[in-house]
Amino acid sequence: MATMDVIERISDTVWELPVSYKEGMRVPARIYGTEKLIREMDEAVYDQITNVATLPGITKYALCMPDGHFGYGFPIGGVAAMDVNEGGVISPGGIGFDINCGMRLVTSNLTYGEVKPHIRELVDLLYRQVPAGVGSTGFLKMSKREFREVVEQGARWCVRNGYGWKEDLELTEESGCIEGADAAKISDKAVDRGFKQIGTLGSGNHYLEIQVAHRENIFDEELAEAFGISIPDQVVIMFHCGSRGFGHQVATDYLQIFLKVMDSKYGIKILDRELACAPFDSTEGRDYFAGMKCGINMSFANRQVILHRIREVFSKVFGRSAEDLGMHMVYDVAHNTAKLECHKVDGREKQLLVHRKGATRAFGPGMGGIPESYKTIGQPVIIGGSMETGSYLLVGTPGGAETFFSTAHGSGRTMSRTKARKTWRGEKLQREMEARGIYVRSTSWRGLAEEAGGAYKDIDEVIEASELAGISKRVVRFTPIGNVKG
DNA sequence: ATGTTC
Repeated sequence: MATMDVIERISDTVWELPVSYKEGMRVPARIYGTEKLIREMDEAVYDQITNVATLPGITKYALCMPDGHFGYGFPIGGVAAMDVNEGGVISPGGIGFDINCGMRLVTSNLTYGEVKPHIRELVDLLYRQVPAGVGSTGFLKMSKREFREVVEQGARWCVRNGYGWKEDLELTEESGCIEGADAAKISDKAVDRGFKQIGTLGSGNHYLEIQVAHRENIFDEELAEAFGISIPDQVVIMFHCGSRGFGHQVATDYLQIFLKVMDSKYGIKILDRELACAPFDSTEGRDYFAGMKCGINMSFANRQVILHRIREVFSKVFGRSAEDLGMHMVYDVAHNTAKLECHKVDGREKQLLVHRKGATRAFGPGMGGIPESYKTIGQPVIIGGSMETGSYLLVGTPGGAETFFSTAHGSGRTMSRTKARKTWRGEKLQREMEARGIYVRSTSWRGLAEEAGGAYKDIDEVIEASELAGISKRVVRFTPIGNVKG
């Protein structure tokens, strides 16, 4: 493979493609991963991440996390920080169509032994109460005008309306409401698609999972306890979803606008039209930033209402209140965003627009913007594996400075959905998983087959690469026992 | 990811 001949090994887990690799690169591209992950990575990822390295304002490196795979414009797993005072751009392809697709992790004080006899009942009821699948709608009835308030207020709106606890907000990135969301910057079409979608899971790789923290999978007892994982074989709930059709429409709207003005108005030439962008400091760029933040808030609200439903389901099945069941949030992380952050580059503080597309923010100890209770230990990082293997809770580290404090977000696909459909059958997979102790319900057999564990990279290898590279540190590995699949 | 090809 041609790229392997020119890629430079910086360390066991950091690999670099120099600016000489491709004409127009402003910075080198750095890919994180063990040698195995790097060798297995789709060649298209190298092409995409070096395209990203040509974008105006890109600072230090175009980065790809160990779970990187082919995506729209940017690879999924891509991180790019644009200097907004040096003509840096904002690009929807660097954020993803599913704006603020993310993960939420919730504890319980139940053990595996207590939950096991109820797992079918729990999953079946969750399947009913948290609608999944393409085009699904939620139980909340609101007007389009009210929905515009929701996308400006995020999870705060939910808690104020009885869908959650006050503490949930403190334990959500951006406290569940990113500042600067402006509903005047989103289209009626986006509102039409989104206003019935709060409290719904979606499809694809979105899921809601019941998991167990087995004693042997706790890597740091002190940190685990600080995050609320302290009972042997403790049961937790992890879920993954985003801004549904709403975020998709916001991204689509602005991609069209950017394609029109990018070259004609701003003279920006790009190698791939999927990298459509606009200067951050422009009318179009700022409008998208404010509209995209509505997508971020819609997603926080979505996960907040889903958490409310999960608490109701557990409460009904176990006949105790959610408070009594210890159903506290560990944290909520965003996977698909661009955020204005200050980072030190070559000894100087710079204001950067950090695009993270299929990458998790991983702030280290002492940094601003993380919950008070975690201030001295660092930000929790929630990484979902495939439904068959396992997931992780990690913590941000000082070494994250190398990646603008970003790390992996999941397993990362190795096989296309089409090929996965031909390799597995959903019905058979469900039976096999049940025999292995994972009860799964899905809205579609086809969708289930697409998400087979074998279609993904080895999550343990991805996590090991992230830890060896020093950009995050393992705390707990979780094993799935029940799953609602979108 | 997505009213899975406006």
